[in-house]
Amino acid sequence: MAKPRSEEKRSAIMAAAVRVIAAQGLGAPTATIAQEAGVANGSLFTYFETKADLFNQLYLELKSELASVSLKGLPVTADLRKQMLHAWSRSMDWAVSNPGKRRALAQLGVSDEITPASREAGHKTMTGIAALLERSRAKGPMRQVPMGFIVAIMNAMGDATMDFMIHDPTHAKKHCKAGFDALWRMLA
Amino acid sequence: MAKPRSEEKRSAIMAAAVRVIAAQGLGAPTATIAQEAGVANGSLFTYFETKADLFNQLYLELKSELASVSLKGLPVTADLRKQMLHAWSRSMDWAVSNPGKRRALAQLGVSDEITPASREAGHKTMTGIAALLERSRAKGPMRQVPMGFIVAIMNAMGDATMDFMIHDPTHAKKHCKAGFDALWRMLA
DNA sequence: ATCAAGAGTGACTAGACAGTCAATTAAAAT
DNA sequence: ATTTTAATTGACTGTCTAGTCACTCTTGAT
Repeated sequence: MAKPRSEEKRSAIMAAAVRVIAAQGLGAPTATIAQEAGVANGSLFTYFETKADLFNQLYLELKSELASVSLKGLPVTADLRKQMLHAWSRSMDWAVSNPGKRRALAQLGVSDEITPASREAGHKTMTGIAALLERSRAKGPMRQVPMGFIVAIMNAMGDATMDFMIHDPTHAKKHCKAGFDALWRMLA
Repeated sequence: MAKPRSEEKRSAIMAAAVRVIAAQGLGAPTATIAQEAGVANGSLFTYFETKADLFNQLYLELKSELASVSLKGLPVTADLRKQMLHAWSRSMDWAVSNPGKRRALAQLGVSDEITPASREAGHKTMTGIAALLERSRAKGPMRQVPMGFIVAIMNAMGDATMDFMIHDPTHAKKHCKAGFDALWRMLA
């Protein structure tokens, strides 16, 4: 009964936000994001109530994209280590081929604009990987350590590995494997 | 030949900045920091040229405090693992007993206000620990991996461990040890 | 065709905030 | 004691930006 919102515009704003945040950080003006998306600055606020709202939605979208990409094509019949390696490599590939998204996600992850609810929701998108991780450590030396701690360490190692792969792309493959081997040595 | 600057005031501003940044993030107004330090807001700018200058100096001060604390009382005659464990534990203790400084340092570390020069200088304060790390990995499975990557991973694991210790202080000791054991398994 | 509802626009507003400056005060030098 | 130099102060300014609003334009329904 009225003009519907355009999914295209919404995602144009999201994509623009990724580019602008990657380049200028979270302090970037909403007007810049709107311009980059090719919409009037007022329009941004029909799709997102506030700047923080945009940030929270973007955080969730990137997080779940990363999570789903990691599990795509998982070799479910292979042994555990192969499955973990698959998920790990997929994450790293995503980071390397989407450096802007990776940068934006890293910034959003440490921002205090992101609500606890969003973090919680972001966590939920990772349950598939968490399950894999849980099985991996079940019989290893970290079997007594709280799962949250292990997730945090894996994320931290993933972050460090991504940074290094992006910073030194020539040996990206090597770094990816080195990061995974280190992780596996730690928990299995 | 004139009224000299007061070291007291300088450090009052630094300490105030730590508290305010921990509570409000890097977006906190300079006026709030000045007020918290008990000086006029104009005075902040006789001690620090710009807000970014304050941030950079604070980053360096915290980083070097952490580095020096880590090596204090290092048992230089003991075996390598004991030395690393000592440095690791010292870092973690510092983080737990100075949660504000830890929070502020974490925020500053990811800020784009921090110049490459400051990061470089911050790195230099860590050379003692880096040397320890270098010796630790020399004969282990990571002997081929670039040192920068190992430093990054250690920092990341340290960050994750600190977060977890602060978040769950009851079992802080246990988490500290679990973090170190994981690190050691990874590189030695 | 006409209408209702709401998307789209961009100039505008209200508030915030880093950094300045004229006046004042305090220390050091002679 | 006097002078000189710079610290100290807080009101002030210039700028920036999130969010609003009056108006126009589209769309779908009747």
